Amino acid sequence: MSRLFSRQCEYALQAVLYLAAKPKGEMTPIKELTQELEIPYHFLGKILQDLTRKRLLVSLKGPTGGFALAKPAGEITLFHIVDAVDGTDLFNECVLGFPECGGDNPCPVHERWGALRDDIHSMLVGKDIAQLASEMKRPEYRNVAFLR
Amino acid sequence: MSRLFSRQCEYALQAVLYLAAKPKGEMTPIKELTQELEIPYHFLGKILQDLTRKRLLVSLKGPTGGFALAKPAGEITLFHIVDAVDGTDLFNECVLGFPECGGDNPCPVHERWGALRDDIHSMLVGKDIAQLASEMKRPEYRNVAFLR
DNA sequence: ATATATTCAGATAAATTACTCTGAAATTAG
DNA sequence: CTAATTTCAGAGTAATTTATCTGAATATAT
Repeated sequence: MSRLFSRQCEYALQAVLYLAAKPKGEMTPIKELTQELEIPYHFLGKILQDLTRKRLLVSLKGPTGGFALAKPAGEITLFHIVDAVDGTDLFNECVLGFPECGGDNPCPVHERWGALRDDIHSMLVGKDIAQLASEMKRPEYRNVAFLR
Repeated sequence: MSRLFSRQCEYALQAVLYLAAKPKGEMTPIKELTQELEIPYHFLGKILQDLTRKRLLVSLKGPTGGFALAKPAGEITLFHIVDAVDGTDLFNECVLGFPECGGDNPCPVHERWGALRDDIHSMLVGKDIAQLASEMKRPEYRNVAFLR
């Protein structure tokens, strides 16, 4: 099955967007995230722990504990998350899997994919997650599950 | 790990392009394909059997046997192969994995990804594999493994 | 006919990804 | 201080994807 990002990465992106929509500094427990986003509890736990180890999130134990962004949402892009979880193979490897594909030895879609790959990259870095989250708060986005 | 196509799909695309570069009607055995493309023998066997069952290829047993395209290369696109192997989830599902994402309930990159997804589709249907294969035969592509 | 070369079918194994369980450690509220 | 709530760590399970093995069936050439 084709998918751009691993499931783990999708969950990470969703969770980080959720955190970005929260008032700055507020801690959000896993339980809230998994309920609103319908992500398996312990699986999300592992993912957030990983992001914390990589300094993208901060965590606090105990009641009132939870997770929060380690930096202002204005300084984080989706690409930071993708990079941390899935890595950047998508942006380096031949889309058809030809090991020898490269600038002087292109596969038949090398040029075309190069442009597209750059566009995907732009999509991931073009707006920070503060912008993305605030767009989700505008009226036409109000139906999104976790903003209800 | 992020990737556009499954490994199986990449192998299928490579093999079909290889067959498209061959004189029309000629049968190519698995052995030749796996040697030139460096794909595991039995794995490729399964993949080609599958494509044969789906009528994209024809096969013949015995010496002089092998596989060939079931239709003229001018009538086959990369998308036919992707569709057969990986399906079209990539073109239907939310790229961030939000189950509720849709036209009236968009995720923050819904529009952007929609355009990109269409571009990827265009890349896969824009040229048939006869064109793609013939481009690979031009001088600047001569280093590609299976054209040596 | 026989030997050879190939695909085909089904089982199996290995690797990766997705997900769960359990209990310890830390923090807070009362 | 104690109970409750949370993250953290490590092991374990399940599912999917990738890859291998074995032998039967089929076609060809001699």
